[in-house]
Amino acid sequence: MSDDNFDLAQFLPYLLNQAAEASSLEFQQIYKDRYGMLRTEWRVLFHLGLYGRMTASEIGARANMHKTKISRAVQKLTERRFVTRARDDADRRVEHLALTVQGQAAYADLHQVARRYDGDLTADLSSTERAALKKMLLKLSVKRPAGFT
Amino acid sequence: MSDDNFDLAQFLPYLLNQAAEASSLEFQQIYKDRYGMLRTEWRVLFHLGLYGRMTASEIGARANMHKTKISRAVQKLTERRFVTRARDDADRRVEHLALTVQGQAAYADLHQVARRYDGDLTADLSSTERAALKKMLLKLSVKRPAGFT
DNA sequence: TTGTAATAGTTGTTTTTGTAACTAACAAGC
DNA sequence: GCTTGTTAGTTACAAAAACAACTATTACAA
Repeated sequence: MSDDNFDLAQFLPYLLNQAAEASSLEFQQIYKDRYGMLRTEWRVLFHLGLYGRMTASEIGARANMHKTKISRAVQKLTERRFVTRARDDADRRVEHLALTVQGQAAYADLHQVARRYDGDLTADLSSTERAALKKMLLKLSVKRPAGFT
Repeated sequence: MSDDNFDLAQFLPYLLNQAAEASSLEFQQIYKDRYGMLRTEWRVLFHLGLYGRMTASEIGARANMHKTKISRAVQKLTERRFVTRARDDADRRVEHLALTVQGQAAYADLHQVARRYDGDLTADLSSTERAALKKMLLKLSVKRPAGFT
């Protein structure tokens, strides 16, 4: 039935999904086991850990996450005392989010895990390959193939 | 708050997820618009289109999809007359799945789209880069970083 | 001002997924 | 034959995601 050289394992979106899923699996297990976190929650935690105080919208813009996802993630994180919310005085619609001490500890822990994990994943790549891979992925994260119909 | 060279945009699982999501978006829109398909359904369709008659388990093994996902996808696809099921005579637990004429038409259509789409996505890569990228992704799709705790 | 639109974030409802329990068929040992 | 275990696939229920509608606040223009 296969008539030409096309293969699912050559189709970039499929490949990317497979690789993303496989490579996230164990790390996901870790933050779930240790802190009962969901993917969205882990992401918010890391954004705050890496970039400091941010608003929900800013996180959403950076992470390409819908605001409802973030809203619920923040809710969980505040319940668990990982994150604090503070209303902006000038514009009372916006909330500034920041990690608590507990949140920072969790972040520091997972941060370390992530570093090691990433190292493991790319262990058999040369540093040139590694850089090239990440550069290409970064490009693909932004790019939308123009005017496709 | 960021203390070293680690960045989310350098963390492979995150990067892969972002790239996978971004690169799937438009294609997803197409199979959804044209055939009302979900990701799982599209995958099953492609497996049958590419590799011919298969059982649900075989698809699951190849695509790394849980059997319930496949079961539901197959149900939808048979309702829409894209797929037929045939019990195996020797082992009546097993069902052989195959595309109907309609299913083949849909597959042929989406197959073409996928080819063009993939080409567009990788348009600004040299063929060497493209091959390297896909090779690395394929590796990552299989690999589980050994014994991580 | 005041009316309209825009923005930040939340809540409610529907889809989709994940997980576990289930049925049916086969296999292998006794 | 019967038990016990395994495999193929389905179904039921719980968790998570997607989507739309909502509140509250600000912006801005007539």
